[in-house]
Amino acid sequence: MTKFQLPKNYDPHAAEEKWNAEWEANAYFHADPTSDRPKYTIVIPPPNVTGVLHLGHALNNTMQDIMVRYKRMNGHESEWLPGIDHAGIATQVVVEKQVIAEGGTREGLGREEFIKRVWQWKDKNGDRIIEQLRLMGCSCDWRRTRFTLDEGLSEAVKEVFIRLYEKDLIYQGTYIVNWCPRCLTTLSDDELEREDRDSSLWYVKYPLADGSGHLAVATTRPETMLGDTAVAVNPKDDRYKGYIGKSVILPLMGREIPIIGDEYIEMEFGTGVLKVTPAHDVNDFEIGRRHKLDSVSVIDDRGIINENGGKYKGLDRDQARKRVVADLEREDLLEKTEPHRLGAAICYRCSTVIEPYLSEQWFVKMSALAPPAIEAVKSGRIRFHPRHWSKVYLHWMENIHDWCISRQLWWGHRIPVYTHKQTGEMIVAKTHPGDDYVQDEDVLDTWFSSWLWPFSTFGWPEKTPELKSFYPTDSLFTASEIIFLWVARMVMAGCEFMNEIPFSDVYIHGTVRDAIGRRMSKSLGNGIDPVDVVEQHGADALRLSLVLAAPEGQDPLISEKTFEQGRNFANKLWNASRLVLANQPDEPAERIDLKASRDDLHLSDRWILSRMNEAIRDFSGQLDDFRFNTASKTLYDFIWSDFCDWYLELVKPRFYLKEDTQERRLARQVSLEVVGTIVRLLHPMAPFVTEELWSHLKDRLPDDVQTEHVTAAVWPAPDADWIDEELDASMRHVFNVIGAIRNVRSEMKIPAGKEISCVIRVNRKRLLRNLRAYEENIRILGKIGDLTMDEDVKKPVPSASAVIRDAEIFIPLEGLIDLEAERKRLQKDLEHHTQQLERINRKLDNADFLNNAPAEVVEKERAKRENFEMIVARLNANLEQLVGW
RNA sequence: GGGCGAUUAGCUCAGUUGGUUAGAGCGUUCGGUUCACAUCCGAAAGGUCACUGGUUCGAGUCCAGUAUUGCCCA
Repeated sequence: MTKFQLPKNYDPHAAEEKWNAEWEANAYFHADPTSDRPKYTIVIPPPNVTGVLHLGHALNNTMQDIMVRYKRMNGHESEWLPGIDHAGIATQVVVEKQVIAEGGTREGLGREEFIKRVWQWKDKNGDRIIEQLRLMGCSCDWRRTRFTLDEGLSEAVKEVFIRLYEKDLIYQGTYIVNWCPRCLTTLSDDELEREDRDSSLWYVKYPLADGSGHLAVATTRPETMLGDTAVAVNPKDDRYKGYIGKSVILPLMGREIPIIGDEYIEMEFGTGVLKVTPAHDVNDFEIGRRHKLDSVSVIDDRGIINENGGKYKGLDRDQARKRVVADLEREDLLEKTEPHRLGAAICYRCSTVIEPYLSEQWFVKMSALAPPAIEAVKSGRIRFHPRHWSKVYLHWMENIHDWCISRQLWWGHRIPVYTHKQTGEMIVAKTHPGDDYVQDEDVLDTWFSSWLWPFSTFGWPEKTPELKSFYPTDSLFTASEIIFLWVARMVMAGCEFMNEIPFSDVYIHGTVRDAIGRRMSKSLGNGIDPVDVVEQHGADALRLSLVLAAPEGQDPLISEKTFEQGRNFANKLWNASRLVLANQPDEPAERIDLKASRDDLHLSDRWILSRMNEAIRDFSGQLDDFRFNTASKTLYDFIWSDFCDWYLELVKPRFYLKEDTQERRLARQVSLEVVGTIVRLLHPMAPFVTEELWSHLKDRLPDDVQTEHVTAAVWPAPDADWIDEELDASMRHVFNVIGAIRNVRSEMKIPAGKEISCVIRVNRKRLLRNLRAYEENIRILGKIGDLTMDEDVKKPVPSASAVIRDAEIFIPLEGLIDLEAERKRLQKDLEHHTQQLERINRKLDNADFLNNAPAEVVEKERAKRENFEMIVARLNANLEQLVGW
């Protein structure tokens, strides 16, 4: 035993603080662009500056950190660039609320003053989420942290705007946009939330202009009828196709509007007749364009009916709806009202119902940017993981719409377009051209800066060493929600401005949900704060739990309980390491060359080295394939089952040997080296506990492995020489014998502490040899006093028995045996094996199987049959003997 | 309406080129306090792999359809 002992319990908090500080002091995470090592680069999906860390971030960043740490240990110059985005609307709303709480208004402060306030807010609160990432153990290059409104990134935004404008890929136009009448801005699609609401479907009669009756129109928004400029039917619809070309009188307004035919109309919905309001519905706008209809806006930017709404002017949308419906009813123009559920789009900031609003905005023409981005994925230069997401990406790309990039906000990159006050001449420039010009009031969509993130963060448009070295980046980790908003656009930007794809692998993880599958949200109050988890269980527990719980390609369901698995796993590692360290000599021992001493090694040593090298090989390969969940389970099983449950239990007796024999020295060294490898393998997933353990291990490890910190350690290379599948199979066989003994003990209700005798009849010489080699372990693990093992031994009577492949186990139970229980147990085992045997017989009796199946498969079945036949025969024999007692 | 997924033990999920006695974690039941860990150890129960048909010597795995369910787009 060594003089020092590890603390009884691992203290995550002390370790986390200590190691974060040491990593920082050593600048391990600051990548050197001039290094000649191969590069591995990730740019973080920048979280919102208003955000606080949630489990989605925790999952996302855990995966990135696993990959970055793995690559760093594996010889790569690894750059993980962190940062945040300015989140135009979200941030503006936060600060605006503050201003209002103080009794002021945004307008009262004025643009310049307000923006100052936002910067103050940002300086005070803006790095909160970055600090939280540190708490999680993320190995970001903190010195390169960027913000989308940094000077450099703003320069990039202007550069891009100008380039696109000059290529005629940016234009101004009047279209329907998502408009929040409370925030008074357009919203991008991701800033909308969907909410199912109970509403109605109103059936309104539109009288035909020739007085020959009416057409009934079903609508969910009767108030917009004030702006109708047509009604439309499907030309394939026999009920209505004769009406096309006629006209109706718009109720309440008295305007004559045409009946048009358009294939877009769903014949099954409502009456099959659609009212067309081009100024207040996207689809109607498209129909309007196709048929050259007028657009009549009747609702203004604040959601109030304007002068085009006649007597309804001044009412807000809801009041107008009530009045319109009441008036229709009074004029007997309302045929009926049906209850109807609809998915309303609401503003994610203030929950106001979005108004599709016709206004003049700036757009990016996407048709020219998409083709290279499509090709990049089709050709396989960019790969999605899991793969099927590439279909989603391509589908969107191939049906791409132009991108509305202007926002009626103050916080953001102001559009670099200047209009001459007198002449109206419009120029686009990086700097203000002078007093004769006024700058466009609007700012750009936040995504207009984040789509440049993979290169703007490294200094583009300057030709910096970082840009040269770290672009293109390697992998991108994100959730499926922003494949369109961000991933697709980054690919387009990379192709357009860098002439090179921004990354080669896109990993899409699921969305964290609660235990019953609901999204975690503030309003539901079902969220779990990762910072709480770190405080409760430690950062490693958070990370391990998430990666163990997150299935590949599906949404993880997470509850408080989930985090126990990671905590327990970290604890298991800690204690296994404690055991091994506690059994090292006081001074680091002279290292034995294990390969040269192969013959001195126990089978269990060779077995754990075999399993370890398989684990290294599998785990590394799984990380290379972005299979984090599988990888985490590979290590979990290797550490918990193979190493702790079996190897350490088998090796304990050698730890406790009094003499300093080769046997004991090898036990100490092999277990130590396995722990040294485990700690390195697990480090990317659990950086803190492994760093803590490493500090106790490192001086005892082989010279070529020693480093000050495991963060900078060398990734273990699998050594195929140790991998021995045959040995693995024989060890499993030994484990099966032990398992059978334990089973009998438990089933026969033999008290756990009671020592028993055991007789094992073994059919194969090799198994017998292995069992003899582990006689002592079998004794200990099976609590056996008197143990007899041989090829020809007599069954002691009376005894409980178990039959397994190539061996029969007898446990004499004079006076203790419960005959009925034993009979039932054997009977059950017999039934199971008989069934299997029948199945195999059916196969082997089938001539087609024998003729068509590969010889080795047939051979395997034959061997199985032999085995099962033997087991069945012996179970029968043992059952018969029971009768005699 | 279109697209993309999912459906395997009470729950959450593995099962990667078709041949394993279909696995794990959690939960449940039973038994365990000296010598790493009760955040633990040992044992057990629990599955006609959603359904129907097809391909095949052989299907949880491939194909078609049905049902249920989720997400995205319209």
